[in-house]
Amino acid sequence: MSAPSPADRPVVTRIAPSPTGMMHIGTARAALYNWLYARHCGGTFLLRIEDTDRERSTQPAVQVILDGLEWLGLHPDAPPVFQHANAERHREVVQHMLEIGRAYRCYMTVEELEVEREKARAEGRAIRSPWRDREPPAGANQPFVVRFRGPLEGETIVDDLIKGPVRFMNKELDDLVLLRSDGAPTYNLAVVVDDHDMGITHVIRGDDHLSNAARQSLIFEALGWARPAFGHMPMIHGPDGKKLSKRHGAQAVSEFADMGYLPEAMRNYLARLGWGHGDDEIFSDEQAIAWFDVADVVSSPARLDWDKLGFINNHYLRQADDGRLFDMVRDVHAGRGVHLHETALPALARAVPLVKEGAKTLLDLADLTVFTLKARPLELDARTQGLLTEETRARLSRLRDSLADASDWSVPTLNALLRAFAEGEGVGLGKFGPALRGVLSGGAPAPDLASTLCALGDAESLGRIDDALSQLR
RNA sequence: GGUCCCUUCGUCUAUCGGUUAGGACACCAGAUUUUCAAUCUGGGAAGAGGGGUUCGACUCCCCUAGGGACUGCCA
Repeated sequence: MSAPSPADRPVVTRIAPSPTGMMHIGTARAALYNWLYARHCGGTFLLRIEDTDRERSTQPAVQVILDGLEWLGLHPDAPPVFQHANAERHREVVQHMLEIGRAYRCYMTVEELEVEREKARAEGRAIRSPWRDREPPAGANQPFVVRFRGPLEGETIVDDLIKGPVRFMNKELDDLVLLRSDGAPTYNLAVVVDDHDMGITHVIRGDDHLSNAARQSLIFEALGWARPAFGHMPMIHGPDGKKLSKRHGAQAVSEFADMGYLPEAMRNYLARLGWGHGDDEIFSDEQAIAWFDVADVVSSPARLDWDKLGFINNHYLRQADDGRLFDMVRDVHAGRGVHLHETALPALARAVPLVKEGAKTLLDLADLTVFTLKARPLELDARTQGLLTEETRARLSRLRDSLADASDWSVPTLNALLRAFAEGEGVGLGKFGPALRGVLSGGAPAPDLASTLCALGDAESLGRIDDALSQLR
């Protein structure tokens, strides 16, 4: 390895997702780690869309990735590179490899390949094409693929930043296809050429690519190009330790967004999942950037823990700007088909900061604020109806009068008023609190009484009490 | 089948040859209490198994077991 080391150049990282129609949470974590590392080193973070498989790559599928990164707040430092656009360059490189003898045309038919594959597997060796050492068929223009002429001896060591040195026997690595029979470049070739052309210094990706790193290393060497540094991070598993899939609740970035998780919470959680800085659990982007190093990434797979994600999300929900939260919760309600009365919106806005401590997601936040959006007269649930005895109704009526006289409609004042009222009645809050709660919320979840009253506002609160008292008369 | 990766409380992790193996989430108990939460206090909980190396191993080596990835004219 005489080529100059990429380690001497400014850091350039990238993520290279293929547009499949969804952005896997593992891709999101790879993006985060690449982003963190680039930022940490003062380097550049790039995005390359691996769309060499023309059948699967569609514009909407590309958009999903762009949207996912946008939502996560991980912005590439340059417009995305579309791999397919480099196809001509890829073919040129293959042509060059053909000329220097590091590639050859293989005329095996799919059937022959099938047979050879079976044989190789049975013998426990890598697949080889007979065309590796054979002259092309005379004057024929049969279809062919171009294969890499890999070394039969020696070993390839991938000095992985995360896994440490990993050695592969070259004879175990097969002669992979570089160019398909239709002339289209394949993934392993395109990756090498593009990573080289883009000046990528650090390839940080899922460890499902670890063995590809060996194959790609061979191509880098054949071309006389310096290899980037590799860091293969373990994959994210479901809570049961199996590969994360739909049945675990979610696997796409968009699903986490729909479930009401905040992007900053996802960043914190994903960073902590498989990487750590001492005992720090909650940290800002700035801290993560300052502390992050690929070499510190844990080498064993991690399981997604919904409870911890919820805990982290709750933390960021508490910190989030209430105006921003209001907008997002309003959208959740709208998405659920809840009618948003103009007049109820201020109540919703007031309720958000009062209940967000108890919410793990925006969906929870919506559940906890739906009481503000109910239209008068509220339909009372059975439990509340049962609580409204003669005695309690009389008491609520007296409470209503004293509420109407409240000096101001704030949580502290209302709290004091409620306590004073209870004392004046010679009973505990438990004697009428649940009933009042039911009357105000209609049985929906609501925060403590003073907060509920405050959120609803004086007119709405008194109105709901009046409704209930007259309704049951 | 072959090659490669992984293995500390239920979960995420700290430890980088010498610690009562620490923290967080979750869990349990108690406090609080106007629902659900939140909050406060306390508690239980771990080095997969077996061999080595060493004065001394969770830390280093080997074997076994279990989990995972790759083995495509997919990426």
